Amino acid sequence: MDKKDLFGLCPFVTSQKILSGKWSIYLLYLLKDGPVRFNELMRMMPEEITHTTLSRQLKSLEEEGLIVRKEYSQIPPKVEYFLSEIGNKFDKVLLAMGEWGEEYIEFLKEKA
Amino acid sequence: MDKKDLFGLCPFVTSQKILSGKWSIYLLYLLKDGPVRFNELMRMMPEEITHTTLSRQLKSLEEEGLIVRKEYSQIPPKVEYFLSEIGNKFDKVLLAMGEWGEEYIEFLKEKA
DNA sequence: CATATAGGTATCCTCCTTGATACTAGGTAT
DNA sequence: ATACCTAGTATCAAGGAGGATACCTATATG
Repeated sequence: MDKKDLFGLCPFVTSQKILSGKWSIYLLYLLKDGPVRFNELMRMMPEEITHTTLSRQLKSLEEEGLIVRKEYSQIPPKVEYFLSEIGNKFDKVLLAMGEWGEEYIEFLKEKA
Repeated sequence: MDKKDLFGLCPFVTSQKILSGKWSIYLLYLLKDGPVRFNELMRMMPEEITHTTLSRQLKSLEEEGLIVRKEYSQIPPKVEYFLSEIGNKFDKVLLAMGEWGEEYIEFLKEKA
């Protein structure tokens, strides 16, 4: 029996692929409290990131159905990003991940 | 004020980096029920993966402190991998991620 | 006229991860 | 004598993600 690509079949393989982008988790975290504009996201990013990269990351999260892009027809442009329904449900993972991350940071300090 | 690398400071940035390997999440999932040998892991992987790649993934998880490598001095060699204490605490994230992953798979089916 | 604004795309380059292959150890089975 | 077993490492090639830069829109402002 051949081994198959389990994307869309195994929840862990599927999650792994969704989260593979360098900023996916942090973007979901930034969007969890409501709509944010493109340049606001830029300023909220923890490290330097080009708008090219941010644009690509947002586009792929949108294509995967986790976030929604809403464009206002005005000059200068205004675009808001916010979580979709399935994106919103990711909050439990974020919560657990935030708690684990803090414990891991403690672990790193003790090790040092 | 310059933006900095928040690894070791922000729980989400830190988690993202830990989980960046292509198989990290699935490996933590496979190891959650106890020690597993190298070749057993090979056979449990959902897709084809070379032993070179598996070896590297395990090594980096070990260096990050999430798993422990135990080598038995015997011929042929026997090596077991299992979760460290901080690796074990990741189970809550896995649980939430598993549930979300299943909902996301449902979402994909409805969309199709 | 030049410039700033917000939110992008197009293109190229580079680096990192992964994959493929060959090689290793020492003992046991055929 | 040869092959097989486990659990790797060393080396090289390929692919993809990310970064840098230039360019685009249409309007308002100096």
